[in-house]
Amino acid sequence: MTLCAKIDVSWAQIFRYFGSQGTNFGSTPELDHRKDVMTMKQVVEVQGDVLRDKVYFHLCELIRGGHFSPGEKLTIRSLANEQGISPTPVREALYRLISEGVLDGEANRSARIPLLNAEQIKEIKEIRILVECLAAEKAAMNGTPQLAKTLRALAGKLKMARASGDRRADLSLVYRFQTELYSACEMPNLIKIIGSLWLKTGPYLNLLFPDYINLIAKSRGDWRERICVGVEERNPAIVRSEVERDLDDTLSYIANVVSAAAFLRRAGADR
Amino acid sequence: MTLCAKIDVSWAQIFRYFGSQGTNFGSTPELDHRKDVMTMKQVVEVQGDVLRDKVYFHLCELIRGGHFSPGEKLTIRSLANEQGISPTPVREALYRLISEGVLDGEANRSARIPLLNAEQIKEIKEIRILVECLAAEKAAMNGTPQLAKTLRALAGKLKMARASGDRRADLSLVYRFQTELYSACEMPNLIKIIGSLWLKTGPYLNLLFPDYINLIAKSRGDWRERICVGVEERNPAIVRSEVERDLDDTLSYIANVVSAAAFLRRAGADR
DNA sequence: GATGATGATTTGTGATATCAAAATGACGAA
DNA sequence: TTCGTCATTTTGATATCACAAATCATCATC
Repeated sequence: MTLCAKIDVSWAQIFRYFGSQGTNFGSTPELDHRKDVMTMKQVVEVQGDVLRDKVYFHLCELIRGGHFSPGEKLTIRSLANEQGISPTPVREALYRLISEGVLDGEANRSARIPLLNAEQIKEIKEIRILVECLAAEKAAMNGTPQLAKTLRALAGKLKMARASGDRRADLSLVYRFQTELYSACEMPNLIKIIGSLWLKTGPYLNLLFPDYINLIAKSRGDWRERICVGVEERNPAIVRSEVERDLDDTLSYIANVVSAAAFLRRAGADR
Repeated sequence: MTLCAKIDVSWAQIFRYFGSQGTNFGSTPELDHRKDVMTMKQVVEVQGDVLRDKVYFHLCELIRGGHFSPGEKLTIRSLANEQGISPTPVREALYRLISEGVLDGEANRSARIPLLNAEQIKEIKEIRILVECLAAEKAAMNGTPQLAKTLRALAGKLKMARASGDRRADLSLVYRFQTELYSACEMPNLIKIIGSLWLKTGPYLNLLFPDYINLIAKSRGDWRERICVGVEERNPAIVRSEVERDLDDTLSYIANVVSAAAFLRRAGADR
C-alpha cells in the first residue's frame, strides 16, 4: 500500500495538455517510479514527532522525488486511507503545502500539483539563484575539509546512481548534495526558504532526464568536484558561480520545454 | 471580545528576561494597543473563503501590528473561544504560522511568539535585504505614475499618523506602503517570502517607537518621497538603495537593542 | 523560604460525525 | 455525437469527542 493518491492526470495527459502529443522532447518521463514509493512503515520513521509533520515530510520527499505529476490531484481521504490514519493530519499537511505554494488549492477543492508555465518557472529560477547563491557563498566561507569530504562522498554516490540509470537515487542525491552544502551556511531561515522553493520545481525535475543530464555531463564536466574544491579553499566565488550556472541551466531548460509544449498546444488548437 | 490570547508574558517581563529592568532603551512599549484589536465581525470580512484562512490572516495582522509580545503564548482554545468558533480552524492557522517559522511550537506545546536573539535578527535582516531589494528594483522597473501617486497618498497618511502618535496606524501604513511598492514587482513567490519574513520581525517593531522613529525623521529626511521619485523615473538604483538603507538601519537598531538587553541580563546574573 | 512530589486542570492531537459544496455519472434533448 | 440537466456520490471544512501529555496548584519536606 503506497501513499500515492488516486492519479487522474498522467504525464502523457500533461504533454497532451501542453500539446506535445506525438512530439518527443527528449524522453517522455515514465510512471515507473510510482511502483516503489515508501511504505507506511518508513513514513513513521521520518522526522517529526507529530503525525501531521510526518505526513508533510513524507509528501515532501515524494514531491521532490518526482513521484507526482503536474496537475495530479491529491485527496485527503485517499491519502488518509492509504496511510491508515484519520483525515485530520493529512488535511493539515496538505494545508501546509498549499499555504507554502507547493500545491494548488482553492477553497473546497482538492489539492493539486501546480501546472507551472514558463514565466512562473523563470520567476522561481530568479529567486532560487538569489537565495541559493547567498547560501552557497556563506557555506563556502564556513567551508571545512570535513564538509568537502562529505560532499565528495555524495557526489561519488550520485555518479554511480546516474551511471546505473537509477533516477530515484539520482534525484535524491542531487538534493542531498545541495542540502549538505547549504546547511553549512548556518542561516536556518534561508535554508527553509530554499527547501520550499525546491519543492515547487520538484515535479518538473523529471523533465531533465536523461537528455539534459547527458548534455550537462559532457559540457560542464565535474562541476560538483569544483564545488568541493571551492569549499576546501573557502572560495565563495567558485562555489557561487557553479551553483548559479547549475540553477540557470537547469531551470532554463525546464522553462524551455514547458514553453515549447505550450506553443505546440496552441498550434494544435488552431489546426 | 477580542482575539488576544491569554497573555502570560508582558513587555515588562520580556525586558526583565533580557535584563533591562530599570534600564530604559528609549521608551518601553506599552500594551495600550491591545485595547482596540479587531472584533470578530471584522475578522469575517478579512480575505479568505475558509475559516482557517480568516483566522490566519487575522493573526498575521495582529502580529504585524505588534499586538503580541515576544514570548507570548497563544493557545488554541482561548483563540477559538474568543472568536466563537471550534478549535479546528484555529489549530490549523497556528500550525501554518508555526511551519512558516513565525511562531515557535514544539510538539504538544502551545504556540509562542519567538524570542529572537541579535544573531537571528541579523540573519533575517540579511535575507530581507536580499529579497526586498530585488522586489524593489523590479517594482521600480515596472514603475508607473499611478503607483507613485498611490505611494504618495500612503506616505501622506503615514506622516499624519506619525505626527499624531498613532502607533497602530503608523505600523499599518508602513506595511501598506511597502506592500504596495513590492506588489509592482510581479513576482508572487517573492512577495510571499517577503510577507513571511516581515511577520518574523513584526513583534519587535514596537522597539522602534518613538526614539528610532524620531531619529530617522531627522537624519534621513523624506526617504519615502525619494522612493516615489524613483518609481516615477523607473530608477531601480534609487529605490533599491533607499529600501536597503531602511532595512539595514531598522533591523540593526532592533538587533542592538536586543543584544544590549541580553548583555545587561548576563551582567545582572553575575551580580 | 526554597524545593520536590502529587493530584487536578488545561491543552494539544488525532479520530469521528455532520453538513454543504463539488465532482461524477446517467439520461434525455438538440 | 454533443451538450445540458438532475440525482448520486465523493470530498473538504468544521464541530465535537476522546485521550494523553503538559501545565499548574497544592502541600509536604528539607
